[in-house]
Formats: sequence, structure tokens, C-alpha cells
Amino acid sequence: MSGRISDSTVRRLSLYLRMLRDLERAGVEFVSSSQLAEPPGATSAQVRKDLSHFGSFGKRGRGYSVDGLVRALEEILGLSRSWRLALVGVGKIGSALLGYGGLAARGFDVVAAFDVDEAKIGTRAHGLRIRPMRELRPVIAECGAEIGVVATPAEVAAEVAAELERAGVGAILNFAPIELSEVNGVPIRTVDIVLELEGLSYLMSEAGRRTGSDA
Amino acid sequence: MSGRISDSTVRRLSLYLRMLRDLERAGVEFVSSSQLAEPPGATSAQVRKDLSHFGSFGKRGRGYSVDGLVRALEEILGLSRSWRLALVGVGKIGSALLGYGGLAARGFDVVAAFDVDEAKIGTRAHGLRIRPMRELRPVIAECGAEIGVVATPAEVAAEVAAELERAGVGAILNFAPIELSEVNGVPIRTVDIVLELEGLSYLMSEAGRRTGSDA
DNA sequence: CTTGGTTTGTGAAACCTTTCACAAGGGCGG
DNA sequence: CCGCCCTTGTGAAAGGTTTCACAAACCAAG
Repeated sequence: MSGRISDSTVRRLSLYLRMLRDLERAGVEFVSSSQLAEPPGATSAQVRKDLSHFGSFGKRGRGYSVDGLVRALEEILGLSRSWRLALVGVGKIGSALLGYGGLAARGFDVVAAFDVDEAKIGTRAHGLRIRPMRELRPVIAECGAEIGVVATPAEVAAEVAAELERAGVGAILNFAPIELSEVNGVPIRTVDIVLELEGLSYLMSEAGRRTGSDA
Repeated sequence: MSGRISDSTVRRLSLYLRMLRDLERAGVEFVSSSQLAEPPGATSAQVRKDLSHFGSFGKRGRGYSVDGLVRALEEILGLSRSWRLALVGVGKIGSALLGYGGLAARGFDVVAAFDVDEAKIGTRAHGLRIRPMRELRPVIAECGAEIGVVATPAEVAAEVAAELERAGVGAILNFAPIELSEVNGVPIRTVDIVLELEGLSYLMSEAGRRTGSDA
């Protein structure tokens, strides 16, 4: 077991955990790798391989104990604690995040919000005071936020990300449509809606070309 | 050349295109594979391999003509036209999308919006009338939307996706935190913020465990 | 206690993606 | 026109991920 775990494995672990929590709520006690595999469209062998990187969690002939595995995955994924988020950029996307209850429900609390717009500074959005950028470092240090969220225009995203790193965050979630490069081992995930849409555009065009030339 | 192209290749093509457009605006005429490789953190060989799936676009010894490659990539990705989007669910995320000018600017126009909330139906959000779910099929047929966007709670997302498929969309972008399975060859991309955060949580916990045990 | 049915954990094989390395081609200066 | 330097396009190698297939283990029933 152990070694370097791939992103896709970690992604699937999250999906397994989601299903396991539903099963737990439904009162199910045991689950097999094939049941667990269905939602992400994986195979039972893949589920077992994914889990085997971290240890042995199942009983042969029986499957996995639902709440045992829930706790093991929470431990592995670092979800047995909650995380504090600092948001930079309270525009359309930033506000949507602040208002989205799903985050806090899953242990991701937005504890600070920053913007450059003088008109917004000092006002409250979903109960959180919006602060000027100049306070970014001291406030993050004080409230101990671990994850920085970049929801600014692309032009300033790199600069904001660098400032967040200097302020001491351990990871960054980026919504700006630009590829940010990890610097001091601070991992960055980018959510890029336009990129997803362009991927769909490719697939539809491809399908069109195929049927077009077959006809 | 040709064959089945991987998601990661298509993703990178989008990133190359983005950089190429910047270069075009800056008046640059030629670009080499190594310059093109830098932003996505790829290698020059990867750029050349990615492009070689679709043809030969460069001049040996010289590089790629910027505007030639821009047009070739737009053609490949299906971006030389614009696409119409139908949005289901005008809550926090849905509204943010409607207000996000970046979509229309890149050729993705939201042309219809639907919701179940009686209070919202009939009102306008960013200039678009919000319609009841029952009108989904006829309106999508009439306005010819090609891409459906699911921005509903997870509980109804699968049902909404199925209804969008029946209405005739060719692809779906899903923001609900649930894995939807493609049915009739209609591709689905899911943007799952909690999944990204959990991925970051894993990496930070892993880093902590490593330094913790080294000390 | 033994037998039979079931499911895990895991090497080995298959498959896919990325990187390497170099021949082929193109431009430019002399 | 020639020779030099530069960059592409591409088979081959390397590296990584997924699937296969089966021995080992467990439970339940008789």
C-alpha cells in the first residue's frame, strides 16, 4: 500500500464517501465493492485497488462496513475536521459561493472575504464583512484560513494567488479562467467553466462531423 | 492522425487556443511549440503530439503561424460558431452564470432559463424571462438550444438531465454535486466544487502527515 | 466440523498517455 | 546555390492507470 496517489483515485474516494454517507443514513450496514463502483461508473476491481492503497478495510465474503469505511475515508481525505476558506473577489461567483450552504454543510467554512471595490468594502454579504485587500495578510493570519479561493478576473488572479500563498494558505481553489502554476508546494485546483463548455463543444462538433460524413 | 482523442488533449487544445488569442492580439506572427507549452505546464513534444492528431499545422524551423493555428483550433474545437445554452435552476449558481459576461464573450449564449419556484417564474434575471419547467421541451425545441445547464439541487439533477436530453440538447453541463451518467451519447461534464475542495483537503492532510512523521 | 457460496486483496496483463530522440524539412546569410 | 541552424512531426521507449483473474478468507447452513 501507500506511495503517490493519483488525482483520479482521490476523486473517486470522494465519490465513494458520498455514496457511503447516503447508505449510512439509510441504515445499511455492509456494502460490496461492486455496489460502491456503480455511481462513478467504475469497476469493482478499481474500488478495491483504490482502497488497497491505504489499507485493508473489507471483510472477505462480506464487503465493507459502511460506517467503518465512512470514518476511514474521512480520515484519509482529511474530512474529519473542518477547513476555513478565505474568499478573494466578491463578484458574481464569489457571492454565489458565499450563499451556497452546501459548503459549510460539508465542513468548508468561508471565514473571510476580500474585494478591491471601495463600494463593497465594509458591507456585508451573507453575514460576512467584506474587507479591503490590504488586510488580506493580517486577517488570514488571525483567523487561520487554510484554503484561499480566487474569484477575481483573470488579469489579477496570479497576483492574488501569490499574495494568498504569502499569507500562509495551504491550498488554492481558482475560479479565474487562467492556469495558475503551483509554487511552494501549495496545490492549486482550477474550476474553469469555459474550458468545460469548450470540451462539450468539441464532442458535439466531433459527433456532427462523424454523422455528417457517414450520411 | 485522428482516432479517439483524450479529454486531457482537448483540454490542452483549449488552453493553447487561449494563449494564441492573446498572442494574436499582441500582434505576434509565429510561435513555437515550446512557447505554447509553457502556460499549461506541458512539454513542447506534447504540444506537437496533441496537434499532430489533427494534422500538420507548423513550418519546420519556424514554428506555427499564430492566426492560422487560432483558426485551425477554433475549427477543431467547434468554436467558429456560437452555442446556445438552456439553464435549469436560477438559484445562486444559475444567477451567477446568467450574470457572467465571460460566457457570451466566448460564444456561449444563455437563451432560456427555467425554474420550479412560482415566485421566480415570469420575472427577469439579467434580461432573461424565467419560465416554468413545463415549458422546457417546447421552448428548447423552439430556440434550438444545444447545451443544457443543470444548476438544481442534487436530488432532482438526474431527472432534469433526462428531461433535457429528451428535449434534444446535445450536451449537458452539470453543477449539481452528483455524478450523472451519460445515456444516449449525450456527453455530460460535471463541475463539482466540493469535490475539488476535498481533493485539496486530501493533499493538505497528506502534506501534514508527511511533515508530521518526519519531525 | 465441513461444505458451498460470496467477496476481498493483489500480482500480472492490457491499455493509454507522456516523454524521448532523431530524421525530414524550411529559412537565411553569404 | 550551399551550408548552417532551428523547429516540426513521429516512431519507439518509458511511465502510469485500469482491468483481469485467482488464491485467500469469511460467513452461514447443515
